[in-house]
Amino acid sequence: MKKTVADLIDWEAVSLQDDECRADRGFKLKEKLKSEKFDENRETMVEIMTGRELTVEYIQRSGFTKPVLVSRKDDLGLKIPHREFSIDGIRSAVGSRRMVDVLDVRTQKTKPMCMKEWCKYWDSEPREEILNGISLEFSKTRLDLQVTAPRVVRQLDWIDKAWPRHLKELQEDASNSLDDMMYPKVQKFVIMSVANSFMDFHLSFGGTSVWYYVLRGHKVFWLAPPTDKNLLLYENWVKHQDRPGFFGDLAEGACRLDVPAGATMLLPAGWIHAAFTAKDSVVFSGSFLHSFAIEKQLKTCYVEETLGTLERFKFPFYTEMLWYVLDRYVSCLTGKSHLDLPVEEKRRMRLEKGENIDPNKEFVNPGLSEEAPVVPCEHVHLTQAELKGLKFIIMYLMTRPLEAMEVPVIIPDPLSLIASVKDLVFAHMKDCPEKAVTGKYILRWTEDDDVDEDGKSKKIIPRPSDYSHKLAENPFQRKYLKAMSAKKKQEGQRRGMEAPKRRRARCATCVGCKEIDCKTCLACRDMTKYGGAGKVKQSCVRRKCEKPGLPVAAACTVCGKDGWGGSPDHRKQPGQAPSGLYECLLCFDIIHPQCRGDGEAGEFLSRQPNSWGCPKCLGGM
DNA sequence: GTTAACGTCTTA
DNA sequence: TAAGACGTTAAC
Repeated sequence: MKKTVADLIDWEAVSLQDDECRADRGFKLKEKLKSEKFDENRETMVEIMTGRELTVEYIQRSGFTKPVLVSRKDDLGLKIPHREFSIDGIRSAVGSRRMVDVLDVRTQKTKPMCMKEWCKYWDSEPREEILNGISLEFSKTRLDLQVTAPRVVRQLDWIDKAWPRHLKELQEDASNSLDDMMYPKVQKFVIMSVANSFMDFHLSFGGTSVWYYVLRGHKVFWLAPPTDKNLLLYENWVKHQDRPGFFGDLAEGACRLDVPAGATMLLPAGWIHAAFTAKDSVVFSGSFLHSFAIEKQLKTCYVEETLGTLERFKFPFYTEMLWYVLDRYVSCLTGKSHLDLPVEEKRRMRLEKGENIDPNKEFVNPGLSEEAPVVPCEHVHLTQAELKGLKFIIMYLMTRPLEAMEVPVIIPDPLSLIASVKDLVFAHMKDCPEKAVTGKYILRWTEDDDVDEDGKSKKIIPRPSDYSHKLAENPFQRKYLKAMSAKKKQEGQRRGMEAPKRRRARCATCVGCKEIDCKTCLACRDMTKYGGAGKVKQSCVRRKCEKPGLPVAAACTVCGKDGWGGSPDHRKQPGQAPSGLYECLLCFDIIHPQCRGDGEAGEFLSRQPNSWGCPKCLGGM
């Protein structure tokens, strides 16, 4: 007996939505969910694969032009929190004040909402409107370490393979404010969608490829390939929203794809897609740019340009990224980098004009000594996609007005970089496509570029010089310099992770907790029950708790169970046995020490109960 | 729902 | 740098 999505979908609710949106949409969702037309192309359009098969080699050979569905997460190299991970768990990890972009399903317009409001909406019954939490990027929050992209994504992602590592390292801010962003912060999203959410056809910004892992719920996608014809049709469809219709009916080769819980979909660059949520869903996803889809990536950018897409909906620092990619290709294939410190800083450091300092290398290997050179001794073959892509990048950059070139401040001589890329393209003109399939990505920092340790690079920040003076007119460059000097000031302390650590609660057993109010101290006198104004909001000086513990409802971020191995939401009588949960005082992760049983021992702190330095944070100390 | 008060940000 | 203000969380 085959179980289908049809069993999951609340058809009545869909019909209701169809009635409500009749005028705005010009199509019936119910019909599009059932239409067999979208089943026809699926087999030729979508690759069904296992995690093991999804390798760099596969990408090099195929170019990753078709969506990939992996139904089990085995061998994908994904790291994901436990299944019961709740919306409230997400809220507590990113902070209640964190903003989420929310899509109103009826109007297809987004509005910002804080996590507190969002949780309230999620738990409301019945839900007044259908909202879709589509955009919460959580890098640098407490959720960060619990999620990694599929291995192959981490092996290809330009953000990790081309963006200067020292800049990414400077990122502290967990919000997605462009003012504080030091790298394109788009790698880790959580998408929270209530049942019957629908997101109409759209392109992923910058033509990024996207991975989606469905933790809970069930998603239905409609996918249209990025042929020139479809992109043009899409442009026109967006421009004429007054004459609506289902884009899937206009596009050539559109198909529908179910992505059930536990499955992962990888969507290639430029695919125009829409999504329906069959039941309340939590999805982890991430956007990435890579070298085998440069053409589609840039074509998507042209579409964005034509449509006048707002800056905040675009891939951040897209053009800067292209410069870095060019430098990485030259650097990885010839050993010569065009990155250098800004002229002003070199002067301050009293360095000779000819001396080249790549701040990116300095970061990993201070003192100007060479990082093990990655220059290959034999001729390395490029894939046709890469070769064509490099040419596309040059064209893209050179055809743009001077003020929109966005050359990074650490590339002082962009024209010489362009010349090097042209040489490189020339030298690889006759490369053999078969020999280019090596399973090894050309962009790498070291010979054995380790991708399995997420974000665990050597943390050496280059000597921060004082950049206080006027400098670069370009906002990106100003920001870079500002952050460099800011980093110097804050030296060491200050939490990287934005989310507040879990607030502690009275133990109810210590001498302080058993004491009664003195009624004479400042805090007591201010209490409303003793006739005060109630502004101090502190406990009586005699009642200070000696051993404040984790709240009884705290849960392990690994297994989801509470301090006694039970379900965290269940009422329990406090305080017979001590909680088995420990909060790391460095990363504020709360776990059962045995849940991270990877051999290494943490350091328990007797001073405060349920506290330790976890092995992850203390590793190598 | 109410009450207590934690912890952080603001102010002098 | 300490005192004050107060939003928010935990417990009931």
